[in-house]
Amino acid sequence: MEHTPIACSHHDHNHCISDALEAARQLCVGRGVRLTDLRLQVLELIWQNHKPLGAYTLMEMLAKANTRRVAPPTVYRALDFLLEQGLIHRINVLNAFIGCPSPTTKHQSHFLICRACGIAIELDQPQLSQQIIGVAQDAGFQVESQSLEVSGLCANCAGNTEHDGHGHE
Amino acid sequence: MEHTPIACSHHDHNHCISDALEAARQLCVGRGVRLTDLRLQVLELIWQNHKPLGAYTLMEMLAKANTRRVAPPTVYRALDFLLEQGLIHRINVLNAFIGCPSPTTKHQSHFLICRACGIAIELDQPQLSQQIIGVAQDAGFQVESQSLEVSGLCANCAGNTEHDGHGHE
DNA sequence: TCAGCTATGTTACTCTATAACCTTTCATCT
DNA sequence: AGATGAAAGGTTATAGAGTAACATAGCTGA
Repeated sequence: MEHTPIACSHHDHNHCISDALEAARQLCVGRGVRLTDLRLQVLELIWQNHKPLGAYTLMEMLAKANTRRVAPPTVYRALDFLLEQGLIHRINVLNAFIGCPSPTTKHQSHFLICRACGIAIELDQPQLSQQIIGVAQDAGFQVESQSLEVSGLCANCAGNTEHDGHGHE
Repeated sequence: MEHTPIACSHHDHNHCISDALEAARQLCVGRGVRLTDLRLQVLELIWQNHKPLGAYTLMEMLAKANTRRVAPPTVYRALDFLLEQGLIHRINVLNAFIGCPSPTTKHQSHFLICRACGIAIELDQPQLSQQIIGVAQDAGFQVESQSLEVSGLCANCAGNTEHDGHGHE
């Protein structure tokens, strides 16, 4: 059964942003960690779209957004915090960062990455995580984290817009 | 059924090296591409052990090995060639490169990476590749390449040396 | 021998990330 | 309120990874 992901379809992205920021606020309050102005702003910028952003791109955006000129360590510290809290994921193949739509549920980093439009679609496939853990166990390997990065063409860019009638509008 | 991988067990690593180099020679002859001295030497250095090596580490090793002092582009071109031919894989999470034990069969890049001893174990799980392709297809995504990098502790480092009696000597 | 292609050498630079140290901010205790 | 200690952010410099652009060398085939 095919199902075009939200990131690939037309959608009210303001909802994505506000939901993510609200979830982040609640998560941080619940854990007793501080979602400072800077961290919130970085998270907001990352959520501007569904494309992973590099740290230096974020620095430029911060500079443009509010004459707040920050140096690399500042951005990286904010990113480290967001990574630790599971609010963003790192896309290794792109040296870039993307918002996590479900930061409260512990899960692995599994992504589909479109080489044409640049979007990254997070997968939610616990049974895939389990299968990977199983394969690792067969080798006596104790899994701590998984990074699956699948490159190719998303539904829109591959021209597969007819899949469920909502693909490309 | 558990099975400690070769890379984790004591083994005659000279065999790994000579097998890999011989396979590379044959593969290049068969394809009509040139396995030059430099490319061969880089491949040999990469095969010194089962740990991924960074490009700059390779540069140092080249300098030590034969007073052949090479600049970054030289190493990266050799690495690009070896990647194109499938003789090595890139480990994104480490910005490093590792030899491929089965360059003749087309396959995806699936690795277990030990954070303690640094070895990377290549998985050979076609059904896992297939499952990933299936998950992607459900999202209308057309897969071109996969990168699975599982971090954790290998059989030796986790202390699981009793798995099949050959784990740690 | 010449032309053309492939591989390598060289210089300079971009992009990504961190070390080390200093200052500010904030929460808490008295 | 004021002191205090920890956490966050600012600043400078540098390390690490990768590439652009151009020059040279070496093979290959007419």
